Amino acid sequence: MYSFTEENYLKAIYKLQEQSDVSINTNAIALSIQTKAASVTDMIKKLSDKKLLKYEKYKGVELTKEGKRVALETVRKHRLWETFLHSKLNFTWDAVHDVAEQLEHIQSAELIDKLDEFLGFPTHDPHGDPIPGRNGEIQQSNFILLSEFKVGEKGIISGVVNHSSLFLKHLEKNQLTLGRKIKITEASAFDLSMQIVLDDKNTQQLSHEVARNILVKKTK
Amino acid sequence: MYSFTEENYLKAIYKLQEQSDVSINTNAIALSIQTKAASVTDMIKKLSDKKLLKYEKYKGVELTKEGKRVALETVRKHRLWETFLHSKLNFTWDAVHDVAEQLEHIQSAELIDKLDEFLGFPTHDPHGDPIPGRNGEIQQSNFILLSEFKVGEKGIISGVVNHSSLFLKHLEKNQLTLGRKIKITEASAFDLSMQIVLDDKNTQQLSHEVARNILVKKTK
DNA sequence: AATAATTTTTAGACAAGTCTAAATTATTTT
DNA sequence: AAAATAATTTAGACTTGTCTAAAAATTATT
Repeated sequence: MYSFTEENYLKAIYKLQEQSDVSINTNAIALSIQTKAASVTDMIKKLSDKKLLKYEKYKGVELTKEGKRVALETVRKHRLWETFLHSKLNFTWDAVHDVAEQLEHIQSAELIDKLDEFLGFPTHDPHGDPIPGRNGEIQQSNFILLSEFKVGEKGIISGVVNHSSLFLKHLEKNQLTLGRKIKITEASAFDLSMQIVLDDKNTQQLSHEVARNILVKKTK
Repeated sequence: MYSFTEENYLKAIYKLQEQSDVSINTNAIALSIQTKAASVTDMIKKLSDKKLLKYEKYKGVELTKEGKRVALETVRKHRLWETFLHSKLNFTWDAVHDVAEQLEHIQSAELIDKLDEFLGFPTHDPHGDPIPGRNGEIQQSNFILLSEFKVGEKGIISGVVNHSSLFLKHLEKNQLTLGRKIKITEASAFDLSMQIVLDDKNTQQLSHEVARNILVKKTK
């Protein structure tokens, strides 16, 4: 139906739109998919002809309903595949993205539905990002940045903000993985670092840089 | 490393070479991948430049060692994915091929090794075709055409010759699926049809056309 | 409001892969 | 062995997606 490349553009634009709310400009797209502005102009003309987005010269783009649908479907596929790679094939947290980036373009509605069922209809991928449903519904999660937590508060590690391999490897090395219980025992007013306890057992120190990239579901 | 298209050509040539033993000509390749002879000429020039096959104008082609390696790797991927689709996602026998045709081009050695392990290192795909190993070794199977069987002989359905969706659906409808026990109870000298018993329970009549497309492992 | 800086678009070229139609080469028939 | 037929290759064009360099439009600065 839609090409590999078209899907990538739509996904990239969707993600930019999600973050910034204003209409998305050419340079931002070029940056996010590592290509040149001239190439972006060419492609958004094509996507505009196909009614996947609204485009006015020099004014940026906005996805149409159909464009958004395709983007969400691609995100759904990506996150389902990431879940498969992590929970069934034992890929590490940081290794799933690159392979899923390829798998997300396989064309078969049946495949995705069956994969979803096989995985037990997961709601979140291995990074804690929500997996859109068949009709594009996204379950809003009430995760809070760890850096917002006060001393004494507790929760469960549920997602990350930074998705870079470097960060994910760092977390894994320090056992800061999804599902772990976490409690704040100290917080420094000086460098904003915090002392935490994992699963009521291990104490460790986290920099602010780490804490502000971890999402936690608050518990009593 | 190699493109989607290059892999498809190499796989097609490998399969033709497997069947016919002589050097493969342009038209045969064009027919097998549903393209035009002119396109084939262009591509085999390219593959020849890359040392994936030996090509002499008007004389046909032959895979090099590296070309064969790539072909076998692609076949391995295809058959592992078919196995996954059938045994884990419950795809029907005849539906696995088209999706596997896409999945076989995903680039990740780690993925294939982990998939292989996840599936329990299967030796045959859902059609009874052998799955090449990591180094391209193919386990030769001693399957015999059902049409060669004599009255009284027994075996286990282990593969098919015809891979068409139409044939596979026919088999499924008649419970002639992999693993079933089969015994020949009658054979007609007139139309070469046979009467068989499945799993010591159900009797049915098979046309010669069906029997000569089923592979059976003989048992005592 | 004019100039400078930035962003975006256009123009033209390139690579991969495909195609049709015409020209070559090989094979078969007589 | 010549003629007819079939197979293969070449030439040139097209599509998708990309790029660089230059031109045009927009935004920011003074």
